[in-house]
Amino acid sequence: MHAYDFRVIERKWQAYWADRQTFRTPDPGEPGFDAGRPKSYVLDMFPYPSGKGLHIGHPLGYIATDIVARYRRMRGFNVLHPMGFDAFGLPAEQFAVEHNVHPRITTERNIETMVGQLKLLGLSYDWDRAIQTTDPAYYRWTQWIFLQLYASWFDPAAGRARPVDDLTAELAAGRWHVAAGGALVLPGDPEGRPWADLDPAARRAAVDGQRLAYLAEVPVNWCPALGTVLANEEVTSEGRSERGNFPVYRRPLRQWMLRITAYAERLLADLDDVDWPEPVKLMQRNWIGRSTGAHVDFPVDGTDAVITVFTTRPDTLFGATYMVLSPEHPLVDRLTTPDRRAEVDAYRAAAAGRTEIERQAEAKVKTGAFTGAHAVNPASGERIPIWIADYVLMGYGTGAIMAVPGHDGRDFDFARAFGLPIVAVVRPDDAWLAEQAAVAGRPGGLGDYLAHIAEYPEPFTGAGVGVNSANAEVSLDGLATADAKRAITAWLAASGRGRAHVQYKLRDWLFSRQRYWGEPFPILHGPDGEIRPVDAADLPVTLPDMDDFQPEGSDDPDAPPRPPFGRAPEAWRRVTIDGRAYERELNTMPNWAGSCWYYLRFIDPHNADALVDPARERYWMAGHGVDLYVGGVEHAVLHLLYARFWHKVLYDLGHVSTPEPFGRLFNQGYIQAYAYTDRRGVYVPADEVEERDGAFFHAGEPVRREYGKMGKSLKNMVTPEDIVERYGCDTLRLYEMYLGPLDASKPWSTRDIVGVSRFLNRVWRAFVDEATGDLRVVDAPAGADLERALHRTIAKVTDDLDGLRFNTAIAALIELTNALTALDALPRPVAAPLCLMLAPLAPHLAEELWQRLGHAESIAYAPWPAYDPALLVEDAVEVVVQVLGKVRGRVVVPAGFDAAAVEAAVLADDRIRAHIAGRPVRKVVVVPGKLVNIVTG
RNA sequence: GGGGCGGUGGCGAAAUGGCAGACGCAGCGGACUUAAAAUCCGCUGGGGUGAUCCCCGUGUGGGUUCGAGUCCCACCCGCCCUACCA
Repeated sequence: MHAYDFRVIERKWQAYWADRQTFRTPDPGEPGFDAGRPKSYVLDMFPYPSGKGLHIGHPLGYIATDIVARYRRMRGFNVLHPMGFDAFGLPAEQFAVEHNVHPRITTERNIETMVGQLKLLGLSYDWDRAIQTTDPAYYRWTQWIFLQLYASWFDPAAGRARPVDDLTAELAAGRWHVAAGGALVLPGDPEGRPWADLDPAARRAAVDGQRLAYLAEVPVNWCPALGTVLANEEVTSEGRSERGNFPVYRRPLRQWMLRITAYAERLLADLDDVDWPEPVKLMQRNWIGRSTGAHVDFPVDGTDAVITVFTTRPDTLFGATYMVLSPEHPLVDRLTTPDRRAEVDAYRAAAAGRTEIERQAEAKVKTGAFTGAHAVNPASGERIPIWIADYVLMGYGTGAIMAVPGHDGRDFDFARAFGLPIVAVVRPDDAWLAEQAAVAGRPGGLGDYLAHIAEYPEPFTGAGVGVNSANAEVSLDGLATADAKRAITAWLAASGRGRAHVQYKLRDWLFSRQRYWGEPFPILHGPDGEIRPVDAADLPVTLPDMDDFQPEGSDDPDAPPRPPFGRAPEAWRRVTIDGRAYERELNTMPNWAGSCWYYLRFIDPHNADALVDPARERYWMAGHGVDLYVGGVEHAVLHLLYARFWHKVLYDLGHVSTPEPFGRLFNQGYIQAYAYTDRRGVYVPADEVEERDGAFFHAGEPVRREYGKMGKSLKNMVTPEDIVERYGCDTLRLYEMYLGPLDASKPWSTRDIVGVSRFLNRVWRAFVDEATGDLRVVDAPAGADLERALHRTIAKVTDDLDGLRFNTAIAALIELTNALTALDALPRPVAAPLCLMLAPLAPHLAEELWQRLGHAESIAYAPWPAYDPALLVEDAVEVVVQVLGKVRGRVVVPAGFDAAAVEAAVLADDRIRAHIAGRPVRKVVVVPGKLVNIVTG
């Protein structure tokens, strides 16, 4: 027998590639490097080495990038296609705690399993470049980048990061003054004080306050059950931890922060320069959340305190009838009058004790408390009450608002709940007025609206025309909202009562975690609060050896954080330098840190002197950085935003050559699967379920079908090993790609695999006589039709692979192969291109057939077949003929016929004439080579 | 509440505004076989019809166009993101 034996073939070629190092990629300057070729960096989002192993859905993107990498090698590119592991993180730590094994051991074991599974798929990674974020040789550079962040500040004038030493020099030279809050201001600013007037502590605070990595006492998401704080992005909208779904509480803690907000504008603007899916760009834009408006200062009546608010609607300032502070606002204590003290304190305590989920549930009902204090509306001069309410968040803007109940839904609800005055300062359009009046059962008209705004069901929040908005110096009456905004902002600025402001939703990145299994900070704490970065030469700061690395979880929301490093050996914790005793930073970095820059390390993974060699970085990142980055949408915001931020800092400091890391991003869809539950609601093994007449049965009992993720718990998991064993890896690769478009989610169906399996068998039989094992290939030209079909296929497959449309590329190859089955022998001019086109998709089979065609070298670097455009044009074309848009016949005309000739030929056709049925022909639309539409009267 | 993506045969899916359903699965019929598997050939959206041909058909209702699965408007359904962001 000489049938297609995928087991033998796949084992043979995987061994061949490994032995010959077929996919080892030489770098610039190395032997074998060809500078004459263009480069292509094809990257997967590297995985977390989970203990559960891969199921059939995980490698979807890896197969796709492998096809692209192989295709581009054949197109003459130098291709960088690496793989590694994002191995720090909570699951490994939790598993380690449960099973009392060191996370390093479980991590190593998981990686080994995963590498084995990946190698089974015949992926053409350069495995010499494999990296693990947990390797001290790797996280040494993660720590090094942190030191760069610590030693840098964001120069607002230059719009980029610069070394902190430059800042000190500029302060000393008087270029900047320092305002009360530590902000840098220009020398003319009345708030600023010159460097010379500052004492050493103030100077240090001023500089530390500008660093891109800084310590701050901030309200954080404290998760007692996990024993750690979490980033906003790790907390669900229900106010629970994304991992484990435990309650999360807000409380102030001193933590490391990264100043990503300094880059908000550039992170937003540079999205225009990358080729990414529009939804991902949109998610990032929303996350950054830029809004323009103004800061407005409200003096507090009877004190010298000023409450500054941010508003996007300064044009409604005359309608601000009260103010609201967040319950956590620092001025609340000072403002509250003695008679309101008890109520305010009770409200604040209740707000602090509520979890996010509870606040969420009560969001529809407005609650609050009056402080007893009043502010003065700077435009109207009115005395307005100051309230606190938890609908105002401390984390956004200034933590205080001016409430304009006439033109804001939340303020409107609040004002109605507490009987606060509502006035109209924007005139709505007539349609809105009429509609709302009808709903309210009011007579309608502008006069009624202005007099009885509180009786209307909802406030007008759109753009209109100003009314009731004038004082002695400025009038917004009659101005359209956009003009009114400009006018009032100009007046605020001129009179010193406010200024234009751009506000971002993006917050600084909370960078501390109370965990063991993460990168230690390269930071030492001195006895007097001194912060001393570890000398770069002393990196890495390795993880301490510990037997008990368990985070201390608690049910008590008030329990203090106890990082595991607090129990590390003295010898690790205490460091003496020049006679001064330091204690190491006890927190670790979040597990996003390692994935922020791994794509750079792949370029130069073994470099002991730099995170990446500049010449290699310039070569592989040339153009727009990574040329194709494939991964799931779940990383749309966090990973991709953090990595862009780090990259921009490294760019500003001259360590990388491009402003953006990932020039092109593609999100692969998910492979989902059916799962089945029996009468008790228990999952039954999906592969034992039978379908009969549209219903589903397990062991004779009816079961209910669900659709969702693949996994052990749903008993619907299919592993790559299962499929490779039964059908071979080439079939698996082909099937995953044939399932549908790469970016779509689609259901797995093991039953359908036979289709592509049959296809590969047909390819085999086209090349090899199964009875004799002889090659069926002959050195004879292909017939004209077959030649034409071949060239059409090459054109189609080339175009489809360029566009990542693997499903239709495979369909085209199936069609071509189906045309070969009737042939007695396979002409070599068809056999070779078919083999080449198959090589990226089903590389093992292609290698085997290529070798049998007589080639001594691997097909991996053989040139991609070209097509002859002349052969894509038919001699004669069949033109569809429509009468009044309905297909009524077909006419074959020579390809060269012009519109008039086609029209004449069509109108001469008897059957078409019959359909025209003597009616006058009003118009004839001719689409050359395609279609004719006859419009009759 | 706001935003995004999608809805095409029994199933997965194709289709630069130009023959809807390529290709595959499943199904039906046939060839080969003692038989089965494998393989090969044919049919396969629905309805009517002797052939032939006709009518209907891309979630629903409108619109633009000689012509709409594709573009526009409104609505229904599903999935995803986001959510008191001032």
